[in-house]
Amino acid sequence: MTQQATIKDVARMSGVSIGTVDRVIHKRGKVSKKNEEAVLRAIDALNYKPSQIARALVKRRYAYTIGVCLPGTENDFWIKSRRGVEAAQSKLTPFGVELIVEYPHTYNFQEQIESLKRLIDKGVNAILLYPFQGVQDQSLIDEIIPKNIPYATVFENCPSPRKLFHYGPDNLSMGKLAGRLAGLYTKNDFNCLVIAPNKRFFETQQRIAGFTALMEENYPNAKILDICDIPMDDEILSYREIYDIAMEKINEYPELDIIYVTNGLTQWAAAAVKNMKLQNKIQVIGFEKTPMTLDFIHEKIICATIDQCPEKQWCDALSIMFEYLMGQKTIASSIINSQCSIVMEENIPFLDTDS
Amino acid sequence: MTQQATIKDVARMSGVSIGTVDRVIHKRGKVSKKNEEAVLRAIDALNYKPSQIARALVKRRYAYTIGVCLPGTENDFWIKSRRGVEAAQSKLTPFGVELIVEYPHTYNFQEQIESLKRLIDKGVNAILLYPFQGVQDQSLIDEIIPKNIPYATVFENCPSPRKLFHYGPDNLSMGKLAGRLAGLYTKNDFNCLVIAPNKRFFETQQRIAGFTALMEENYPNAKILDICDIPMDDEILSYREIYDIAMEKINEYPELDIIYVTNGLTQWAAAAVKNMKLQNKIQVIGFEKTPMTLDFIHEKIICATIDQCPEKQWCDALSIMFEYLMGQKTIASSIINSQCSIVMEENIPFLDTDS
DNA sequence: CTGAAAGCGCTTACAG
DNA sequence: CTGAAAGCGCTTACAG
Repeated sequence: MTQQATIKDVARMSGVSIGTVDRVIHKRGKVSKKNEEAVLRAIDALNYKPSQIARALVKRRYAYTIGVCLPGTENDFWIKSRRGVEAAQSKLTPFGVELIVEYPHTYNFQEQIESLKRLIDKGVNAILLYPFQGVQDQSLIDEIIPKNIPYATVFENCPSPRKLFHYGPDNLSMGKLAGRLAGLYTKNDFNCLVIAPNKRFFETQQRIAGFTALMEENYPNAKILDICDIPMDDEILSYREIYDIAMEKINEYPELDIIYVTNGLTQWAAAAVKNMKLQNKIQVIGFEKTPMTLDFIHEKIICATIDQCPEKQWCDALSIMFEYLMGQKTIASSIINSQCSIVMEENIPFLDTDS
Repeated sequence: MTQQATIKDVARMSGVSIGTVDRVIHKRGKVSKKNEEAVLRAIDALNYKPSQIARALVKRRYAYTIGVCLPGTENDFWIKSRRGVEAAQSKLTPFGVELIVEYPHTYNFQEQIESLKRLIDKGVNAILLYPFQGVQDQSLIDEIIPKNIPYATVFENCPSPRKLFHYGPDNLSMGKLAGRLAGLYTKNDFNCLVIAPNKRFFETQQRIAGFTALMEENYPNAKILDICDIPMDDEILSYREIYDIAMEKINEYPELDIIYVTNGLTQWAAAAVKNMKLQNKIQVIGFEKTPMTLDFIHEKIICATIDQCPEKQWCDALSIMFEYLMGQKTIASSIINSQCSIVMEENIPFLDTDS
């Protein structure tokens, strides 16, 4: 456990200058076979690891710019996501990274394309985006982003072969987990209503598929009464629609035990249950950890949710991209699954404080 | 989002040298009122934040040594803990931190005192320890560690007013969470056996108290059939004893539904259930995420555990101590609660990969 | 193919 | 009370 060897030690041991050592480390060529071998031997013997600290300090002279494109929508999920971007900002600023952020209107693909163009015009070195769906020609993204700019998708994947990686949750597993929690909290084989905003999205479909798969295997007598799509063209309207459809279906199905909402608008279905004073009869299960959601959990209307930790998600994705740019990281897999946590009443004290 | 101001910018703006700026930042005095104010104004105007990177690089010349004292016991929990220390090692080495680790024999307080003395003799700048219990005179720790060496306890607290902070789980809440999980997985009001290794420890008592509190509030008809203490003087023997006592009590209480084990040896009670072929009748709930535990979860003998994430715990505690030494962190609270995660079958894909 | 120098932002003796 | 210099470990032009 003694002090770490430095590039100077390596240079001294192999009898060359530190410039030459650096050339070997970064495989920049122009080094004689003999010297290269000597350097490699010394690195091995001294167990030399370049200091990331020093490297980062130097890099300030040649700073990177990363472009980020995510919705400017005013709801909890996107507010948290933007906080995550800000967290990454302050984490990476000391490393000389600059972030340029674009906020196109949610789900408007054309606006997103314009945003991407602006980022590229500003000369970003890499791009992170939440790709808007609902339009066929997402290959446009591949066309628009120049080949020398690495980019990654966050939270929602899209079919674009050129992307460096996708960072997001494993929606199928999340659906299964939701199914298990539904089974645990409804002591009997349950009658379930699924509210699926943006049902046409692959992501949403996975969350339904996982849920039903678990249900069929473990609760063969449980039933899905209905699966309701909610178009998400307008954020505010969609809150209202979830609330309304929950009301309507509660009346339609008196045997209803539990409502599964496949996204962060879970709280609006809970609001319907509360206003109909059915909190002892109908439970709600879904996603995210918003202040309203936590209230409903304490009131035992929402039994549990799965938090996708949007802050951590964006912050981590940016860190991965940064490390890639720094040449510290090779992206092993093109899909990186983000972590999720279960939120239940007794679990709340253990959860991240979103700091 | 432009480049961060540097100490040079501050110096230029306030018309002094960077040496003077540094004196103001670190409140080292010897600065004229006039200059001090000018510097403070400039810092504010430029929103100057010292670069931790640069600071870290300099610090290598005046490296810190942190002493760590934790059991060398060969079980999953302590193996993971030591991995956490190693992780902190590689994380902090680039910052010039050296770790000196001592592994006294578990629960032998005298050995721990000797270990601490050795660390102090080696001139460590700070100490992290898992304090062994079972002896009255833990105030010895306060006596032995010189006043100028900050120290912190990890995982288990001890009554020593001088310590800088304690980092560990909230055992009462963990007990409650275990109680809730027990209720969820046993569809009826359950009959429970508690196996409490080291019952005399405050930590263990809290885990029992939380469990019973939740039970009484939510499952008034549930019953605790027995609470069995297991002395932990010898690790290997204690595995055996948990296994044996589980066997014995299973025979004694045919109405038994679920066994709650208050520590990471949960898997040994599960082994008893399995060998008695009662996996469809008796469930087990407890702590930690070991390979064996995961197997038992997949076999549905253990329904869920609460992972205390020992690796993260030690790594984080060391990071906090380091930041304190670096003068970057003021310790706000003397007790810092570590995070825990629920481990259930459907949740496993989302958990940290212990990397 | 190779080395010496400059500089990233900061802290610490040292000289005045 | 104040400033100039050295140096932490590394990378990048630049000169040979």
